[in-house]
Formats: sequence, C-alpha cells, structure tokens
Amino acid sequence: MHTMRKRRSTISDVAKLAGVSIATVSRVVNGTAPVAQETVDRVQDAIAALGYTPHAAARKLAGRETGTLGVLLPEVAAEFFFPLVRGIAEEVRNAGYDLLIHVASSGLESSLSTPLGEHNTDGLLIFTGRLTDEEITRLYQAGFPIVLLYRSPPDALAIPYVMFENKRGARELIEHVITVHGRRRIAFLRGPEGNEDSEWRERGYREALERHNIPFDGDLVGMGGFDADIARETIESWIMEGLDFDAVFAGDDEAAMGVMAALRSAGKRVPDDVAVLGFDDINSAKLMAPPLTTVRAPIEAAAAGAAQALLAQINGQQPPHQLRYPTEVVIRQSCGCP
Amino acid sequence: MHTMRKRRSTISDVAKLAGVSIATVSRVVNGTAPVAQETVDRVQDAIAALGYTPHAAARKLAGRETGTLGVLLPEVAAEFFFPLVRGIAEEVRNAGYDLLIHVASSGLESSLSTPLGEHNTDGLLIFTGRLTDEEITRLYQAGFPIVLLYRSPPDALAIPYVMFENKRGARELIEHVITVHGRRRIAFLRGPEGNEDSEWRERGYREALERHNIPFDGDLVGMGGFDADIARETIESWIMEGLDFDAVFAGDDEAAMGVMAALRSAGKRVPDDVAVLGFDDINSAKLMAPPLTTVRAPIEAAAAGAAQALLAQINGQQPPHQLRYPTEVVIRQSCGCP
DNA sequence: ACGTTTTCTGAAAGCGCTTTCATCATAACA
DNA sequence: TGTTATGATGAAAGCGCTTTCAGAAAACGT
Repeated sequence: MHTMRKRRSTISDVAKLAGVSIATVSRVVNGTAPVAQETVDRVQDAIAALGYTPHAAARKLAGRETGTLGVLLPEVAAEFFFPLVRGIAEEVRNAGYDLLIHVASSGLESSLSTPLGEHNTDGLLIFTGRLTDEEITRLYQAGFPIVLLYRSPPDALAIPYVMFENKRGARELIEHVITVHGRRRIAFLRGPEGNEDSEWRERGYREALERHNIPFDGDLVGMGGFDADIARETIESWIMEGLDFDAVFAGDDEAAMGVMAALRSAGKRVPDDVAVLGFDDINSAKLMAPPLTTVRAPIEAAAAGAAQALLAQINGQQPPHQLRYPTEVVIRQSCGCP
Repeated sequence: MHTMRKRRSTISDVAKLAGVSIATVSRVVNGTAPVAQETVDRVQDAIAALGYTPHAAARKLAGRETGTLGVLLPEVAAEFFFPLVRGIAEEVRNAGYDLLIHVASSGLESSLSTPLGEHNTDGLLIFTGRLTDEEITRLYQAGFPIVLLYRSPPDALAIPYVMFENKRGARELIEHVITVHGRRRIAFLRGPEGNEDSEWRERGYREALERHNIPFDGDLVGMGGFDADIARETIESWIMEGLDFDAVFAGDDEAAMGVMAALRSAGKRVPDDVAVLGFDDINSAKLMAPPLTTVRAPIEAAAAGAAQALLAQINGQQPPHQLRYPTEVVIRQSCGCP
C-alpha cells in the first residue's frame, strides 16, 4: 500500500466552492476587510467542507513576514534549557508566531550549513556562542532583528541582549558561606569556555574573596562546564590530589549535582566537610540531598523578556539595549544552614 | 535611530550582477543541472558580493516540500525531553531538514490555533496526547506523514509509532526488589493521565506482583505525573496518612527524585526503609543520593528511529508500523543493592 | 563534413497567497 | 433627487523561487 496523498485544497478550491473570488476568501480568513455576513458563512462552510488550511509558505511569500522566530541553541543539554524555551515559546505563541528551534550539532557546520538565516525567520534569539561574531555582525548590519541570550554583542554593537546579575548574585552567595559559615577555602568551577555568565560569576566570586581578604588561589579554580559529569570529574581528581577545600561554588546547579555526587562517593559530608553552592535554582535544586543553596535566576522571565524584545524590534519599536534580570540568593542546606 | 532594513537581495539581483538568468542562478545554487564552470564562478562571486541567501518560503512554494519537519511536544517539562530532541534534531539535520518545534501551551488552544498543520511541515513527530485522536486521524487520512512518539495510533490506524518495552522493563525491575530485596509493599506512581508508557509500566508492575503472589493493593497506587513535585506530594501525604510501604516504583526518574526528597525529609532512609525505583535512566539518575536503580530506555535512539521513520515515509518508503525499543534494568543503590 | 548527442542557458509558467486598484451597489447626505 | 461616502467584491499583479520546454552551442561519431 502506498501512501496516496490527497492534493491539499487551496484557496481557489474554497473560492470555487463558495462561489466567490480568492480575494474574498483571503479576506474572511484574515479578517482584513469587511465581507458580507452571508458571504462569510458561505466561505466558512466551504473551508470546513474542504478542510482547508492556508499554506504557510505561500502566505509568507505573499506577505512580507515569515511568521516564525528562530532560536539558536547550543548542543541541547541543560535542564536550564527548559524554562528558557518555555518562556520564549509562550511569548512567541501569544504573538502569533511560530518557533523554529535550531540545535547546534557538534559545531562542525558552523557557518557551512547555517540553514536558518535571515530568511526562514523574522528574527533570531541567539543563545551563547552559537554564531560567530562575524555572522552576528553581518545580521545586525543587514538590519535583521536579533536578540542575544546571555552574551553581550561583539564590538559593542547595539544589539539587545539579556543578562542576569551574575556578579552580584555570585558575590552574595560566596559572602554568605564566608561570613555565616566561615569557609575560606572556596573553590570555583568555571562554565564552558567563553561563557559570559561564567565570567561574571567568577568575578563575583573573586570580589567576595577580596572583600574578606581571602587571597585568590588559582588551584581552587577548575572546570565545571556547567555539566554534572565534568564537575564530578574535576572534584574527583582534586580529592585524589588531596587538594584542600571547604566549599565549592559549582558555577551552576547541574555542576553542583555532580560535585555532590563526587563528594558523597569520596565519603565527604555536605555541608559539614564541604559546602556546595550552585547557580540558577533549577527545579531539582530543592530536591538534592541536601537541598542546594544557590542563586535564583529568573530564566523563564528573562527568556520571555528576550522574546518580547525581539518582537518589539520586528514591529519597528526600539527595544532596550540591555535587559538585566536580578538574581537572588536562595539559602537551603548545602551551605551549612539548618 | 530606526532600524533601516536593507532590502534583501533576491535571485534576480544575483542574476543581474552575474549577467545570467535566474534559472541559471537557481541551478548553481541547487546543483540541479550542469552549468559551465565559468558561469558557476561568476554566479558564486555575485552571490558572495550580495550576501545572497535563498528565501525559504519562496523555495517551498515553488518546490513541493517545505523542508521542515515538526515536533509536537507537551508542555515542556521533563529532562527526558533532551535526549529526545537531540536524537530527533540530529537525524533531521543530517537529512537536510529543519526542525520546527511546537510546544503546547496549556492545551486551551487544542484545535483552535494549531498553527502547525500539514502546511508548515513535510511531516510531524507527535508526542503523546498533544493532538486529539480526530486530528491525528484526519492527518493520517490526508496521507500526511506522521510518526507517533510513545503512543499508539487511534483506531488501530497504520501510523508508525515508537515505544519502549515498558512492561517488560517494569516487570523485571519490580521482580528485582521482590526477589532480591524481599519487598512486598511496593507502591506505584502513575504518570500523566492517559500516558501509555505509564499504562504499560503499570501492567509490568502488576505482572510482577502476580508472579510472586503479592495481591494488588489499590492504596499503593498514586499520582506521580512523571513529575518530581507531584510525586513528592503524593509520598508526603501517604506518610502523613501512615500508609505502609517498603518500596516505590515512581513511574519515571523525575518522579523518583521527588519521592526521594519526600522520604528524606520525613526521615525515612533510602533504601533501608523504602526502596526507590525509577524508569528512563536520565542523566541525573546516577547522581542521586543514593544513585537510582532504574530501567534504561534508549530515548535518544528511539527518537532518532522515529525521525528516520518519518523521513522514510516522506520519501515514499514504507516505514515499520511499530518501532519497539528494548529496555534494560540498571541496578544502582536505591533498591538496596550495595 | 554533416547528422546526432550532449551541454549549457534563457523564457516563461506557475506554487498559493496577500493586496492594491477598480467596480458596483447601496446607504447617507445635502 | 443628485451627489458622495461606504460596503462588498473581483481582477490582476506580484512575492522569490523551481522547473519544464526549447533553442543555441559545442562535442561526438562515422
């Protein structure tokens, strides 16, 4: 049996059945001009009878917009990604757009097959180093609407971008374990290479140390990659080496989970022997053992904000150049608090 | 400053610059017919000079295919979702298609604004109860390529679908805690209403009980929703009620995480007092405290398989009607094993 | 050298839809 | 009652691209 494909019905089919012109059908479908009630009914009956749905591509071609927004994501991995997409999807749908999500493969095809250019979408939400600076610059200069997610624009271009108050959140978090729990050998796990969130968090970490006269120790900084497995390995090797530390700021919550696992299997108690600190406050943070002290980043809200900024840009409005979202320390038990 | 949008260059611009016809440009872009090397060079120079990119919509309109596949997802939630999308995205990209992801809002707009119909895509991967049976039936009857993810087709239509060996996996898992750890008061947490995976897992659970002459007790079945928070609440209320159980099969790993958290804060030890069992073997399963005994479901592979089936269908081939992926019990410590 | 393929290229016809522009009725106005 | 808004509709021009269809040029065969 082969799939015999019915020809999909077009606007002309509807027009014919309803005994009107295609222009009229278009009008009742889009409500772009007054149409007599009787005609409307006739057309709608025809549409129902034929099971007609407008062909998206044709629509896009005729109008000027594509009706879809794109999101460029790095290799899908983080739990972090959920609220992000949820926030964007919500906003985008409400505005009547479609969401085209592109997930980077292994980076091999950087600029080769970037199939999603300015043509498939009306605008782009670009997550972290997914596109090269040149490409971003090119899009910007072509007047293509884009919003950067968690990274600032290259060459100080006036591209809107969303950011969290990473530095402040990190600083407050570290100060908490210093002042309240008296920790002084605090390790930090960096996120992926070139990640701006990570850079700012590191700055916050250093600032906290400085404020309390704790000398910065490069040995206490390692790779976390915002990834549980990477973080775990780092901690495991530190323990093997006998590195001394009484707290670790994992960079993000996922990494924190890996840190806890490593500590646990090495027989170290959290938080008694080592305090563990995360960042983001993902859903599972409160479910960890012990519940994770972290910094809440309003990921979903930020994502929604980014989407709004993009939509605004598309509608010719002037979006804010930077959207900075506040963060808030969330004290649970992994820091030592009861 | 308002965003002054440069007119994007079209195929005619390129043709003019290169001094050829648009047909020729189309040919060199698509490699659909032999073109003299010299001409090719000239056209490519023009393309580069103009920064030309084909307009997707126009392309789709002209050709017959839209070049994009759609995935319909329920309200984004699960970690489970990652490998899923990764598997699909990989496969889809390799085939040169785009991936359009639609995330359900709150279900309100079920059939109202399903903007992604047969028109925006060449085929659809449909996740769990996102579309009504009628709609699926309609698409199927229109000969539109679809593949169902983790649900079987309505009315036994010949729509390809992917499934895991849920029942077998669940049965083996339960039998493990019965035979090896002597548990007899084993609770089960159901997934979302109507979820087929959950139904099969429950069947496996019951089968295991039967085989070991443990009478089924309805009190030991509760809501898990494949969600940590829901599962947690269920367990908390059970503990409040004083319900007696020595193991809980959470339905999936996310729920298991919630179960563990509930148990922990109630002062129960896992696995000593209560064994906890999951399903899926998501990445964080091995990081839980204690590491979770679960059933590994090859989510990514299954997703890739689904994508392949869809692609096959689109290319006029006959895909298998059912793709059933094997599951495998993964013993860690939450069951009581050392 | 002449007929026959093979290469290469352009003209032109759509793909399905939105949108002026123009045309009529009608209804509102003086 | 003549004139002017106003409401409803159709004809037709594209949107940017792919793809026959055909012709011109070059390569081949004998």
